[in-house]
Amino acid sequence: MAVTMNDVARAAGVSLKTVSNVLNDYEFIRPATKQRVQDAIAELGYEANLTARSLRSGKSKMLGLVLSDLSAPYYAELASRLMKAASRRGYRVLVEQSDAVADVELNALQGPFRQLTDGLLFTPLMIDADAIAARLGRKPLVLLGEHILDSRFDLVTMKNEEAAAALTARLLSGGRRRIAVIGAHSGESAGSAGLRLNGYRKALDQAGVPFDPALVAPCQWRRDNGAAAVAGLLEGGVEFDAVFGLNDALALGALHELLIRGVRVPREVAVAGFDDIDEARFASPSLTTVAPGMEEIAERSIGLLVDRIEGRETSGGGVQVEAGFLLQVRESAP
Amino acid sequence: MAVTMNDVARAAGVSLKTVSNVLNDYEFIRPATKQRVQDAIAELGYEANLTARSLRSGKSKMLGLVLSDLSAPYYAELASRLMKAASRRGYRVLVEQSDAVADVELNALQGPFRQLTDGLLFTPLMIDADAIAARLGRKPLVLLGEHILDSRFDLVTMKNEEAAAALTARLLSGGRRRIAVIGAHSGESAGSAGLRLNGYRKALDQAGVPFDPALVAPCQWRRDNGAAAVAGLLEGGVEFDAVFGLNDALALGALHELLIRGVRVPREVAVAGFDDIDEARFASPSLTTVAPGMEEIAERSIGLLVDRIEGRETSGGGVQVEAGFLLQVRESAP
DNA sequence: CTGAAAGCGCTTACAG
DNA sequence: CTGAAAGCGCTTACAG
Repeated sequence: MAVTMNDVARAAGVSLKTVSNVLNDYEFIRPATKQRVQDAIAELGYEANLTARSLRSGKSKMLGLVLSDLSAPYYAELASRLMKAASRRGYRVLVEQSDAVADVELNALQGPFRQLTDGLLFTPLMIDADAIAARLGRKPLVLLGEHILDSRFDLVTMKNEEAAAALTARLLSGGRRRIAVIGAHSGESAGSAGLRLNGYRKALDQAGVPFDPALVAPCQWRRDNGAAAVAGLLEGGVEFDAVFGLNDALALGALHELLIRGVRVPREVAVAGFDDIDEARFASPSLTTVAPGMEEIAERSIGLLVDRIEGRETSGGGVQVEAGFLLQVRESAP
Repeated sequence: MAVTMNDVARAAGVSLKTVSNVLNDYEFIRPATKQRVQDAIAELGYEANLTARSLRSGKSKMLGLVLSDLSAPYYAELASRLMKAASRRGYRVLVEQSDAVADVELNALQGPFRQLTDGLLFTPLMIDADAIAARLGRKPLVLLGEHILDSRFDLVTMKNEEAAAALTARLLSGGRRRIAVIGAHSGESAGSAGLRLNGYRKALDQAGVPFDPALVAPCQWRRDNGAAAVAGLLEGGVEFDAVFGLNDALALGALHELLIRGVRVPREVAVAGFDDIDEARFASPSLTTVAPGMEEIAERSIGLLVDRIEGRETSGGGVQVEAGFLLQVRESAP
């Protein structure tokens, strides 16, 4: 049905191998031969069968990306950039949504998803380092955005703790003393939530402000969780003069709930988030947040993964990359 | 290296074909044989090589999704739902971002991307029906979200025109007479922008309100475009008492710009959008918009595409599905 | 109900 | 610089 390499070889009067050589940019081909093959390819409209190539070569030119939910704005923006960075290097990205379910994360590490891809970009939420190590296999794996302190793994992350501390310090220096934190994850074995909470506590310590567990609201990381958390604090009679949402979606949900209830932001309560998603700039009031170097994260993680796959990065232990961050001070916490 | 079907066959003392039969749920296998094969599979930890299966069967169990930009919130939410709907049916989704570039759209229809997938979900932005028809091929194609009036294609869309008219009518009945429209696309050959603009004009006609081209701002569909469009109108001295963003991102950008400039919403200017992305609910003021039945669109489009692939849908012409819509009236345009 | 053989379309040693 | 052959791991007719 479709045109095959055999058809091209016949049309060009050469063998299969020669066609293959031309397709794979083998150096030593006589120019005239190469031209004949290229003409035949153009004339017949030949396109390489990628599945056959994969089967034989063992490389699919696809990368796997495991994250909890593509509709979360941070992941949507990150995935978009990762796909572009991969595309520049000749790779496609296949996305798997884990919904923060441990079994899905485990299966992504060793099941068909792994098999289809040459390497994995993985955001572990529910499983720990040992679970990952037990399923490493021989294909490259780069951990993303989380901070598993384990030199066995390649890791591209952000300065979760320092950035959260810097943001908290900023709130403190603005005179806030009772800073509610929403989005803590007590059940999470490896994640940004814990690190960001650490940063918050360190900044409090530094300023000599006592830590009050009543100000910590555990919840998931969506807008509605943020709104509900703030509602819970207000209805529980907890007093606070600032809210630190551990990501922007939470902070934006919190902001919404505060405004609905007539709480003035930032006059009565300041609000800050983490991620600097595009939405943060356009909120009203615009959201103070941490810009975690998303482009750098995308570029470095794809670069590292592809370098591993193609053998340019061969260090034995894990390569650890930490992207820089920037405080984006806006209206919600000036 | 990896365990193959041959290893399983040997371990179970049967032929390759028998293992294949078990894997593919062939009915007529002696229970004892089946059990022996399953035991061998479990013992050896065998996993089918999907690439080999694809090469031989011609099916990859992957669907292609072509859209302009995964970081746009509407597409992010839609893609997430599409992937879940596909997953329920045993398919994965491979995403291609076109960035609204015609060449990318054309290549997605016939290049390697098409080859890797069993069927395509396609949002044409820059190319027209004839360009698509010329590249149809034999694999199923379902057009998504756009309204190419051509009975050759399967199409899952929304009531763009009616919904835009209903929203405009609502603004008119609230006493608004100078409704700015932002996000018109004059260069787009097939798209929602034109239909939504039509709906707007029909509602104006219906109400006997004259159409003023000065109120129409052409721009792309991101938040920053919405903000810039409103800034342009205000600085151009165009008077208006409402803004209809042709999607939510635009409307939210416009809302932001209005508030920055001290324009009261909705008192002085009402704002409405289209899409009902999650963000719309949490904006301040919350955004009045059209909910275009996203879950229905995701479910029906994946269902139709998979039915075509698996031969359950065999109608010659295109199947046309139009999802229902709902007006979400919120604070920005009560 | 099960087996032996062919073949999907490539790449990869191996020769020459 | 190029060719002939083998084989990646499956599924698919074809027999029996």
